[in-house]
Amino acid sequence: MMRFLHNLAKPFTSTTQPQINFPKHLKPTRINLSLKSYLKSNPIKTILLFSDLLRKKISAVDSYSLLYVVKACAKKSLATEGKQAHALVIKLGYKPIIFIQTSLMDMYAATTNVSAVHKLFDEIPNKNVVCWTSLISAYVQNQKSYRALEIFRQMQSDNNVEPDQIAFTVALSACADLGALDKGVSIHDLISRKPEFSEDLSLMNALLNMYVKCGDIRKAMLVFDNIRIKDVRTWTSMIVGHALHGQAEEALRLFSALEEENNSRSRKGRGTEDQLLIPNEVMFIGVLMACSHAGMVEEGKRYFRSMIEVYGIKPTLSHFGCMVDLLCRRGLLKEAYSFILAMPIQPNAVIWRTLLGASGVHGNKELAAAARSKLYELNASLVGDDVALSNIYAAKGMWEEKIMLRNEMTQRRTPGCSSVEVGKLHS
DNA sequence: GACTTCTCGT
Repeated sequence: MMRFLHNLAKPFTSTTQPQINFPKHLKPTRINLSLKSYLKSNPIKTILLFSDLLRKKISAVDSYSLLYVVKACAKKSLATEGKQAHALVIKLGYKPIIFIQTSLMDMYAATTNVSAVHKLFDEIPNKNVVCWTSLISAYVQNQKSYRALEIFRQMQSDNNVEPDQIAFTVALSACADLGALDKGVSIHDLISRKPEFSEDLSLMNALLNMYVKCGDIRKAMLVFDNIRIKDVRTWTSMIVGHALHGQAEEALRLFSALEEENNSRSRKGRGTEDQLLIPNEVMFIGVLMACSHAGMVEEGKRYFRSMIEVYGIKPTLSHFGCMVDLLCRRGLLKEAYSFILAMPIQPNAVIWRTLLGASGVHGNKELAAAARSKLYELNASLVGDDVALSNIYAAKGMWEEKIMLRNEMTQRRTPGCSSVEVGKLHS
């Protein structure tokens, strides 16, 4: 990636400037409109165009161009370029512009630099709900959901900032991440007091997902039924919810219902893209997961094929992983192995570990050794892999079914009970 | 300006 800044003036430090919005009279220039449009289609181009601009015509660089370039860095998680853009923001005196500040926070969150996010936040003189939400979201994005919820509470109690829909959405995803059902329920209570909030689909999807991840499938179904206009994410969350709770038939029934609805809409000639809920790659992960948990190998293969042939979705590593999991759970280790070898993309460590784990459960020494050597090749071998293999040898040799049985019981998450809370507590 | 769906070993 091209570096667009070489020698920067020392940043001046001023934290007391009042925040301002973009000057209304300053309309985005044509070049800024290009920067903005590339942001959507090809953020790298935004950065390249910006660096060009900086080289050829520095005077054309204004707060808008910087805003877009910061956003581009966030989208592409480019830490170095992002920092350079930040330095330029300071140099050009755009620090008080609150839109730029929140975009910078966003960029640091995307580049996993949470302390930089927090530092920026601290420097903002009059923090509104958007700044708070950016901060909370940064913690959630970087797997610090506990801290995120603390800050969410702090925002309300110490600073009297009322959460809006988006703040609640982010807080709910923190609850989902932690499996914190009680917290999620109390947020649900707060949301219920604002009837207009139930019209916000993102918020309702986050609520649904929270109940799914916290193991309350009944509440999740209630939320699902109460969402009048659903989107693909709504359906995906519910399908995944059923799958996670061992209700494979429910999950697949839901998927069929969605397909049926799409078909009938197409027949009625209302088949335009925006009126159909076309299953996407994430939804198929839910579908394959359901098959896997129910041991429905043939169905899983059928869905996998239909994903490719009917929906034109190119399977990703995740989908291949689901298929490997599906085969491994049923003990079809050899088939899983040849499936992996036939994959058009390079299998990752997780896939080999799935096979390794299953080889342990089913006592297949050869495939365990093969998987393990692949893991070595991938340079991703963990201590746990040695343990897994030695367990296999021990189990094969002198120990008895007891051990095998115990392995089987503890190595599998049992569908049908809340796998979430168990998983979270012991991770 | 900030937001929601993504399985898999120990």
